[in-house]
Amino acid sequence: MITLSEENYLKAILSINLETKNIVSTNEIAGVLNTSPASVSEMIKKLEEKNLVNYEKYKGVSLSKSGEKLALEILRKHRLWETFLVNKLEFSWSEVHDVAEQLEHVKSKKLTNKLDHFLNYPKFDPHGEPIPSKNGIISPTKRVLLSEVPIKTKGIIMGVSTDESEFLDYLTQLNFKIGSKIKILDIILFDKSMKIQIGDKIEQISEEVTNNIHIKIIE
Amino acid sequence: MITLSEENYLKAILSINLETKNIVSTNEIAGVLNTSPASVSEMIKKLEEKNLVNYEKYKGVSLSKSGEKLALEILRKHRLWETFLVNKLEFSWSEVHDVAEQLEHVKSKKLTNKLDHFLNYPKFDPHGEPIPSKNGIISPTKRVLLSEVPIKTKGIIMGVSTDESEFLDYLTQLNFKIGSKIKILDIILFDKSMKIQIGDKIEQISEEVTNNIHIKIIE
DNA sequence: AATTATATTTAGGCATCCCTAAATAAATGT
DNA sequence: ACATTTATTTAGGGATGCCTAAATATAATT
Repeated sequence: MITLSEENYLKAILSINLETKNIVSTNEIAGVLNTSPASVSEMIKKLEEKNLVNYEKYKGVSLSKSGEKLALEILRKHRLWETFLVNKLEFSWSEVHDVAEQLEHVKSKKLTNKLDHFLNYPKFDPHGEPIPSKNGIISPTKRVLLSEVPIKTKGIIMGVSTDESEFLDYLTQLNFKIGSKIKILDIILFDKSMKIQIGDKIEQISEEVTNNIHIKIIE
Repeated sequence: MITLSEENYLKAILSINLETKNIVSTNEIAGVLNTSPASVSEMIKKLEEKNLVNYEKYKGVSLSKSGEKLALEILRKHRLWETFLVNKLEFSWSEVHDVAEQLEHVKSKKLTNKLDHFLNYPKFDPHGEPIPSKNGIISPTKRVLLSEVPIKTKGIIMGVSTDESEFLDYLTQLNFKIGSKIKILDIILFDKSMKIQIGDKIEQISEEVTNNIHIKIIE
């Protein structure tokens, strides 16, 4: 049996190595999980005994095949639940994380797959992050930062790179949602702010904001 | 903060005193939770310190106001999730219990209330048990055992009194569901089995079965 | 290459929640 | 009422998962 804590460690390792390299340090894990490095060392040993990670003292950790499989299942559940909360229960983006963090630990393959079906097999969660499939395949998206595209670009908002709720609330206010179609009408050279068309509105947003929005270019 | 274990104890105490009297013994709790009486004594003391139960050594336990409130919230969540699983995800009766047992511990008032709304404020769960309201009111149903009603009675199936999956599966096979309308066509004096009309079918069921089905008489 | 700084691990402890065995209180039978 | 049975509590211990402080390995600096 795998414990809740162990699941959180696997998830943390996966999420670190999705954004950076394959080998993860004790310190990074401690940072993500808000625990002490000492606790991490301890837990890593337990995970190694269960063959969920590969580990060499002082050299860092990587997920084993079965560890990665488990971690992807948790990530899948997390993102499916987030999708459920936003699409079905009308939660807003900024509220779903903590709840999904709890729901992701519910153990029932049947539940996960029925939920997937109920949601109509979504490929992306409300933050635009890909949802791993039943077999653990995570479709990579080629996304760019909104701040990096040229004038006249059309694209679909795919996600954000921060979870700060002030930021997310601001986006909600602007009506910027995952899947929203936007067009860059103008880029102000002086401060790199952008005039953006969304629906039939035009919004002016700063570089601080465009720097945190990912889009998929469609034209 | 209340722990998962504490929640399970509160829930156990509530469920025992819903079916029997108000004061619950250590042994009964141990029975429900599959733990040793010694562990129960220990935990009860912790719950008393948190003012969640009233307790006198050797005299048994009862829920305090705040303990009852918490227990009702957990029961509410359990029954809402069961309803969700059956009505939305197409689980069958007999499968939902273990999953709901996990989901009931997810902490988010907002989630519970949005789920309630999403399900259209159900009053009864798929087993026919009443769902406590937001303010902890649990609508009592005057139900009778199917085995106790006279011939020609019409009623609605409201629930069952056992969770054995063989029994539940048999009911599914007979197409006996919560809310199903039935009519007693005949009662065989010899073995008290009943001829029952359900939909446009007629089924013959034994006293062992009628003894475990609750109905609400409508005629 | 040696020293200093940083990262990681080990050691020793604490809280939670479980256990068995022994002690004690309450209930029951005669 | 007293002895016996049953219920409950106390005592002592184990696993998990966390902590701080100390020890040790690795990385960085000069």
